[in-house]
Amino acid sequence: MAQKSTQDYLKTVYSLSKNEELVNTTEISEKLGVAPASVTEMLKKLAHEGYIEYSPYHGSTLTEKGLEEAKKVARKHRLLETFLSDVLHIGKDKVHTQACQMEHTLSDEAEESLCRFLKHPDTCSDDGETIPACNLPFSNCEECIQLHSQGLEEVGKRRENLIALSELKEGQTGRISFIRGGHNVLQRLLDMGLTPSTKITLIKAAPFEGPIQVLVRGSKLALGRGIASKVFIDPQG
Amino acid sequence: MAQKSTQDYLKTVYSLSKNEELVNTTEISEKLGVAPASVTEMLKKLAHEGYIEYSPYHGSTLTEKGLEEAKKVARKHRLLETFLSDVLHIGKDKVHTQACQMEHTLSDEAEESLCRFLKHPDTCSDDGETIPACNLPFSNCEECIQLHSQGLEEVGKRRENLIALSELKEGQTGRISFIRGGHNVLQRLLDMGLTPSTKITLIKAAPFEGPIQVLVRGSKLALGRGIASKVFIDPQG
DNA sequence: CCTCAAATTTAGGTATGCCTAAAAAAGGTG
DNA sequence: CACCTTTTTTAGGCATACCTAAATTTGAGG
Repeated sequence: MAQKSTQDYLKTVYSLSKNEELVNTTEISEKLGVAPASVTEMLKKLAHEGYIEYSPYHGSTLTEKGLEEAKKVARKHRLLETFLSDVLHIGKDKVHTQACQMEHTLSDEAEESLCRFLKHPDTCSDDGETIPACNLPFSNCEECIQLHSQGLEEVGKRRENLIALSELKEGQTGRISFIRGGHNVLQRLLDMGLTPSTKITLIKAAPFEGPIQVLVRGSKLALGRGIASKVFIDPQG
Repeated sequence: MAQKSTQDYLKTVYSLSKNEELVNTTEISEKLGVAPASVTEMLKKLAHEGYIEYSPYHGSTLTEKGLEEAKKVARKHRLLETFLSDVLHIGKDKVHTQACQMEHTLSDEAEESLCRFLKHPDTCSDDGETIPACNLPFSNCEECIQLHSQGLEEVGKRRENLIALSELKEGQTGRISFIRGGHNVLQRLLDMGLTPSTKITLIKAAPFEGPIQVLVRGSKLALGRGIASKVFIDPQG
């Protein structure tokens, strides 16, 4: 697992690269409250370690490895925020800061236990952001609950950068590999033929949180954003 | 709030000084897995900052300030262990390590919320150790529950090193200032005249977890260890 | 009370991650 | 296309917390 400062930089680049392509040094410097010169130094180090692609004077992007780490941290952060907010009822102004402190020390095992304890939430209850999917090899949350109630010992992990269907780019293709939610969600998707390992292509996403159009087994299908954010795609697939 | 490494050293000195008087450098070095030379360096720094009393070549003890910080960390550690063990059901071998990581990032506010969520436990469910009392100005846990259910905003803090009655030294005197537990415990103690602000002196503590004898308002009284560990004394009082 | 081994401290060095000030590259404007 | 401002990088330092190797102190035994 990467170090605290590495995680902070990756998280920052991740959040800043949501829209544009390259993230510039000053933005990172401001968001982290650190001098630009210090950011340059860290960027070189992170590039050397394979977390980012760094083009001097032009900006940086996350590599696959960096993206994976960033999503991991974001997941821990949002699970913690949900816990601190819904369970401990911490002052709203303190939730984010507290989660930022603890996200670096929450182990993967504790992360998954927390996820089960919170009943597999899909959005952070503090800021409403989507919680990235876990990297356990389950194709839905029911499997996770069942296996754990039977007292499972050790589960392997997938090294995949799953992307929510709602976050896919137009024209991008992948395979469904994880569905979040209980029976209802699974049933609705099954009715449309959307089951794990199905190949799917995003045709068009309507703006302003509108529905999205996908191509599945040769036929077009329209899906609401709500349900699309519960379907996770492996773009490599 | 002190830094992570400072807290680690204080916690170590605290746990090693339970029996003897002075803690020597090598013991600390072994417990922390750090070279003796590094320990010496830190001890000098901690002494300079007023956390410990450091006598070169002879050993160290905690000052009042150091003891307070150490108890604070121990409290957070044990509350976290209780949470990780009872609520998240983390692997038993990972509970301690995980708590060691998180104890430094748990804010005081989150600590208190966690204590209420766990229903004011008095011992750590991982190793059975006593959880130090909080430093909120309540004389018992009922007050804490009531005030919080009314949505209190900000409570002051006491800067006291409360000591469990069961940990008092023979002959030591102090004033009762906090009682842990619900109605039952409070009632039993009230029947014996043990209420907050009562002056109390420890006469003798029987070995092997036996009962302890105390002096209250001129008369002798015998108390079991169980209940004695729920009565917290302010030795300054 | 002298010697010697163990414990401890001093000295000198390393890696991180931050800083300021100065140099260099980018990029818009006349 | 030269200039000037903004952005970014380089250079030189600082604090923390660690290390190894070489003194130094302590304290027990002869």
